[in-house]
Amino acid sequence: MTRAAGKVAAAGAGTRRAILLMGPTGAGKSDLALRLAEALPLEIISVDSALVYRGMDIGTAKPSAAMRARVTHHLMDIRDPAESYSAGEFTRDAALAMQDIWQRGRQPLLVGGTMLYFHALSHGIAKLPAANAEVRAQIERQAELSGWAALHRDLERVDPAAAARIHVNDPQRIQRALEVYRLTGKTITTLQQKRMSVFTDVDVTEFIFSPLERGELHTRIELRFGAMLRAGLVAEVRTLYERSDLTAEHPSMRAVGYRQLWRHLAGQSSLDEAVTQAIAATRQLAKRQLTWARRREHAQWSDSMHPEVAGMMIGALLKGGFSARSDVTPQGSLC
RNA sequence: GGCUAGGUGGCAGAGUGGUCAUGCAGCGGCCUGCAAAGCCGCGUACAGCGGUUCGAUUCCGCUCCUAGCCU
Repeated sequence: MTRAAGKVAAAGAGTRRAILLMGPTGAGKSDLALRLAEALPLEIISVDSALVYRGMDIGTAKPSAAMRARVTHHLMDIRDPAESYSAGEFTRDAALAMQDIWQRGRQPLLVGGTMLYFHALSHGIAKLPAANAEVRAQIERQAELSGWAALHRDLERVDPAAAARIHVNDPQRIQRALEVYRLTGKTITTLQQKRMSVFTDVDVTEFIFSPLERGELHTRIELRFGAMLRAGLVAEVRTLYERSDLTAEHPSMRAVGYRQLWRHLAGQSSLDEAVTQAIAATRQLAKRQLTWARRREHAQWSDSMHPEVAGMMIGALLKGGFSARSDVTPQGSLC
């Protein structure tokens, strides 16, 4: 359980605080984060499953080197695209980064659009075995032979609760539940009972940053993808495509934009089709992110189309107990 | 002007005298180690007007529109 923002009255020097800045892709979270971090003693922790990958810069709208030189960013470029990353690893890495930031007398600003990661941070995540390639391959082989419905029935036998909650057509989750059971001998339902939020005893302030009108978000998404193409996105994907160790199945290559362009490079679609599909996939991603966002009870929504949001947020944070940076004059940051 | 073929939901595209096409897009939702992933749900649409019929998107007539051909 996390508590609402700004409830802790005085700003004790030892108070551990965290700011969460979430929102759909394309809202402009990174730029806003930079402004906040330049006004307050913050360091940015990226909460984004795609920004972890090195060499995926344009399509992920990764903050530029110049931006990263101005404010410390954590959890970006920590994986090769051939590797995978997970909510569990993220939760652990983010907890370590926050610890480190607090120890240095600063506060973390967690920014991103991977809502499951935010969810895992706030609600905790159970200690489960990591993904196991062998077991997954074994399960996949079985699925090819007898079908996922049969595996769902297997799951029903060992873990009826999980089978009831996982849809028969959801291979990803059937596989995970079975994998955990085969690896530990315990059901995923049992193992998921225990979880603890990393925000225990942390004063959390959450913002959701998004255009309040869907049409505006769609327009931004389309314009931004056009800009990515002009910035050389196709060449970026081609570099990855030409690596002999990457395939369309790698989690990194299933990211929006990369997946569609990969298909085009593989000769499966024209560039025009790929672009149309990538933009649609981005809109769909944004929609899912907003579905998560609506469930965040303690979040304050801010209209990303409003020119003064940054100033208003900084004002709210100062009132909520944050101190201004002592090494920087905040003029320009406040309105 | 004449002939022919057509006009189906935002788009593509089947089909039937009296349940449902489907795909894409869109919208809503689910979500605990692949999450920028995976999954679930949602659409009286049948150009218009008459007629036949117990009943018409489907049959008939007229009108309008589109495409091709002809004079």
